[in-house]
Amino acid sequence: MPEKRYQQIFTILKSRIQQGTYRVGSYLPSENELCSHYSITRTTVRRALDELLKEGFIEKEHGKGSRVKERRQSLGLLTVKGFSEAVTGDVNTVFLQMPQHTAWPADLPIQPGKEELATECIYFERLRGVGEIPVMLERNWFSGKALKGFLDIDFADGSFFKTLSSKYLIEVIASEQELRALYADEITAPLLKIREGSPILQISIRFSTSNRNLNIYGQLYCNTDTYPIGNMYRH
Amino acid sequence: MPEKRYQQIFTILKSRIQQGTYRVGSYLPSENELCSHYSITRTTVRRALDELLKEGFIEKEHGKGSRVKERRQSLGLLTVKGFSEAVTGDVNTVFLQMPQHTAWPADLPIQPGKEELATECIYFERLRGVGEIPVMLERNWFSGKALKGFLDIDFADGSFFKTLSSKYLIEVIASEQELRALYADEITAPLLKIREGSPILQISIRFSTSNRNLNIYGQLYCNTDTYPIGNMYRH
DNA sequence: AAAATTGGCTTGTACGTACAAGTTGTGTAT
DNA sequence: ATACACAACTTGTACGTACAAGCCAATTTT
Repeated sequence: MPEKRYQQIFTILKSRIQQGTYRVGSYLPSENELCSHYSITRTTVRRALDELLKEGFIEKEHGKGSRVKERRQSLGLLTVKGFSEAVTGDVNTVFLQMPQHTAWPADLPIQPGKEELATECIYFERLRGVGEIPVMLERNWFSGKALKGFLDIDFADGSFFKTLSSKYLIEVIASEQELRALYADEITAPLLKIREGSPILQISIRFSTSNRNLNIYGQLYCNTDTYPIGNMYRH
Repeated sequence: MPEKRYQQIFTILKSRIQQGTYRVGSYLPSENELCSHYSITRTTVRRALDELLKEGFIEKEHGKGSRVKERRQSLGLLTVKGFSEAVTGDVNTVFLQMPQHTAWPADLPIQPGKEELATECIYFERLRGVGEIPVMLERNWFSGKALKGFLDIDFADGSFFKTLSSKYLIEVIASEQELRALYADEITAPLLKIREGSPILQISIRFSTSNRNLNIYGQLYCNTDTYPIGNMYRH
């Protein structure tokens, strides 16, 4: 079964956006131009653009055109009021451990599948803060199988997900979280500069991606005293 | 400016679903039947069905038809692994305070607008549990303006949101949350049957609805020891 | 009796056309 | 110089047609 025409067009346009051929903020060729360029009807072009719209790659402006959007940082819980967007002032990120091989942890609330556990695990750890206040300790695990050469490359814009998109053409398509309120333990408390025993918010996440072999597992420990975790959801 | 044709059809079908004329699990009339019934083309019918699909009222089955879906309980954070779905076993809900008039609280993290504060406030409070374990204390505030006669009616299926939909044709269209980890205080601790000073998860929510005059403000206090709060997000 | 075919339904994709509606720059009239 | 009208673009809506693809039950063939 051959791929559908609108799917093909969607894929072509999507990868051009991901690779930066169509830059963020610029307009795509008009629907009629796309029609003649790919020898298809406007119905089909619009179907493809609809998909791009749904996935958040473009926004349409009546009478003007389709503009390439800054893709939402796909952080699930933190989608809209994300870490950096929610906070005014100087946001900073420190690597406590650079990406490196490790063993899969046994105590993740959302457990990886058997296929994943059979592959090599890559881990990194960051501390994110606002000014002098550390607000979030972040631990990440994922299978190195889908990301050849990951240890040797730099993070695009310092962002893990932007790197996935621009270097590997992989997008996050879903996420799943579990939230718990805990006492800060003797390891996390000093890192977050709070007293041991303070209440902290633990977020366990699994991100599913467009690559079937790649899920990202995260554990976040948040000090919500000054900066609560914000979230928004549009139905 | 007259309403668009596909919007009209969408609204008609939607209200028939909400009012139960088309029952959950049954199939809508076929696209061709809708065409001739409303004297429109299939393009327009499909556009209307697309909207219903997007809003989660139906699911389409290739070769069979469009089936009316059990509408997702629009609880934002709790969308998929919602309170009742996430938990097997006997879920129970106890009203600590039935809906009644009250003054707007001053300390909500997400503040109501001035127009709302000028109207009468309705409040109710519930404790939700699994078996013997209380897991969530829930407080809700909203303006009585949009919901005439609310104090006199029963909750459909015991659900606040189902009541909104079936009795007032109002749907939740967006939600916004703030999450904090706190110590349980002397009021919430005994209700949740935990020690004062235990870490609990506080969720402050605002639900926006299809009625511009109605937002629902909630404060949830969750004991996450046994049952963490689950959430899922599809991009 | 079981298996395969057929026909009639459904939704999915794609073609083509026409005009409405929004945006913007250009040129004309004031 | 300013205001207005218009033309030329854009996307949005709606028409109509054709066939592909999936589902299902009745019929035919094996």
